[in-house]
Amino acid sequence: MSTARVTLLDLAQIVGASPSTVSRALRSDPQFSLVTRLRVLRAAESHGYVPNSAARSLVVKASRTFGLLIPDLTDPLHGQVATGFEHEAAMAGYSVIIASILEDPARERMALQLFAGHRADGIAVMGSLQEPDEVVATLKPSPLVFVAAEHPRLARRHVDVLVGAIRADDVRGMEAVVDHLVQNGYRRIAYVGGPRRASNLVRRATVRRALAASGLGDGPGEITAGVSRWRSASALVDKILNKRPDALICYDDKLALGLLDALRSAGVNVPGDLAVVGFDDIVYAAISHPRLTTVAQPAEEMGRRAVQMLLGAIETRTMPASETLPRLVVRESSIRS
Amino acid sequence: MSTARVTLLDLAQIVGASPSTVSRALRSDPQFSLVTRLRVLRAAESHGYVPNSAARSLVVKASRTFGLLIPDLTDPLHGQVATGFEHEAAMAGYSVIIASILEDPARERMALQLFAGHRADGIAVMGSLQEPDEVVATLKPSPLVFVAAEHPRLARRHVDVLVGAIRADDVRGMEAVVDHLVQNGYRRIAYVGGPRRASNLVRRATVRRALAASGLGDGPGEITAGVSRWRSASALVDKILNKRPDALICYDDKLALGLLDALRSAGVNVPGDLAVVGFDDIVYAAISHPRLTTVAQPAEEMGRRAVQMLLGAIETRTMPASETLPRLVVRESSIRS
DNA sequence: TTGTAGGCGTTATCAA
DNA sequence: TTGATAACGCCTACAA
Repeated sequence: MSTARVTLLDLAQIVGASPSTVSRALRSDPQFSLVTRLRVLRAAESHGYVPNSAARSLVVKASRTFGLLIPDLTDPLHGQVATGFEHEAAMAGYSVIIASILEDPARERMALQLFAGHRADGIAVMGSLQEPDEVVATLKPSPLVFVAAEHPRLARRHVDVLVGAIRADDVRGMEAVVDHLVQNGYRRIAYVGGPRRASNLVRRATVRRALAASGLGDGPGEITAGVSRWRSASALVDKILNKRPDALICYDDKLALGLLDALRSAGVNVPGDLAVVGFDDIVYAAISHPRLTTVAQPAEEMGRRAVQMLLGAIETRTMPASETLPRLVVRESSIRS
Repeated sequence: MSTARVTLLDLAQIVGASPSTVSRALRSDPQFSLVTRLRVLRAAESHGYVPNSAARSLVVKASRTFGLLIPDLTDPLHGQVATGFEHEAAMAGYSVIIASILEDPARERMALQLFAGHRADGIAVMGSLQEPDEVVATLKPSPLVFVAAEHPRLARRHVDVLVGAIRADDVRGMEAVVDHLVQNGYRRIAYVGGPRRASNLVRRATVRRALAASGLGDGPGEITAGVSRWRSASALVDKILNKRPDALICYDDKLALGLLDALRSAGVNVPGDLAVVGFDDIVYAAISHPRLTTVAQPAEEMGRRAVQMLLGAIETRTMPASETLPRLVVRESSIRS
């Protein structure tokens, strides 16, 4: 900016060689002139030469960049996915452009547009607010993987050879939760719902179905929190207590932890008066008071897998399949003492 | 990739115009031919044309990209900074390349190298493991801001007109904590330290000084956790109890929350037997049991400020100054009932 | 109002 | 082992 960076041409003039020589020497092509190579490397070093990746990507037709679309970096689960993704990408020499979109479809569209503009070599999408087909359409020729994607559309078919999905299998996770609660004698089980994401729909439907299968379909039913943030939890407590449930299955841990706090304020004893179960197993679930029963998602692992799948797709022009398994973690919040 | 994307030239041939016409029409230059503009826009739309930002940045000498270096995306504080940063950047039409480095200096160096390669128009660095001068050197001509930077080097002088810092003023934060505890009758106050970052050194030194100033210098002294993660908290409890403190000032909230859990396991009552104070005011501090007294850092605000400072520096070629103020938040964990 | 031409920094092809 | 030269996709004078 202030002082423009040194270019390949500058460097060539400095060492008195042609640009192509310098370019090759820098990437230690085949066994090159061992003597000029050292001269070049030393000059590059001392002048702080760093190749312009825009120029490079223009000619090699690859940006060595991945895009990561994620709902909310403030959320520890998403942070873990991002961490896994970023680390695995860095190891392979890729940069990652990140975009967090919260609940805003306009921001999502903008972000995908930016990814396309940067010609990202691969893109991972988590918690999209659009239909998968739309996402695929705007990112067309790039490998794409949906992370923690419960969208029914994706479950059914592979849209394209270069479109993959890491599914969390929320269905089995939620079935395990209901099973656990029923086994432990809970009968009036309510689902406290989250945002308008596909995952919320799947989890809610699964709870409903599992409850019905256990002959508990006439319970307190569902309560809608709308969001999963702890902020609004206290407003929910009255609504919840009115229904007189003996167990709460929450959309996710953030919601559950917020409720734990709000219930304590309201003088409700967990798990004595009411069991509470979350979903995701974020780090705070293990150290809350009471510690939270939940379904673990291997979040960092999912981030890493996403990168591996993208790399695989770039390499082989075919997207590998993937499936991760949820795991029930039973802690204090759902065990009657 | 598979099918190469439509280029400006393609589009020009499609609509039967020259590339420059299309280019200008797309950016709705001045009042252009209203008729061809529409034709162009429609064609771009239907063919999914997205300008190649590598090519663009090559000619305009600006990447419309920021780099964000952050220690750990899993950490809610860092996640908040990243969120603020990313949102503000997106609003200004900038992409952000993110890198999380954990405790690995090699990763940090690589990340900075990548930023330089992408010719990021600005870079924000949080929790660097290197000396500020090194960082400045490798990022030379780009505006740079250190976030939550307590490094003494930075406090003293402005390294460069394009290098800025958002300081957290940990000193005043910690002084407020000590003051609060002393006012509330605590006498045996210990500091539980975190990782080898500058911020830990500053916080520890401040506590020590403030304690001495209150005539409490002969207290239980310091305990080193080494890291701030809750994982290792239980191993600390014995070490802590041996010193018989009546209050614990922790390096940060993660450490404090981990200790809360570990102390509960050990049968220690907080705040009855022992007060615990954190630092940062991450979201879980407000809903823990007991709720945690801590020092609030305006994390998202800091992320946003970083972007604003970078934009300012790009605009005016001078880095604006910034300072944010910590704020003590008193909750249950430090109030004897 | 529109078109032509040159160049941004790099890599790759083809000669020397 | 090295050096010209031609792209890559876009923007921007300058010309028409």
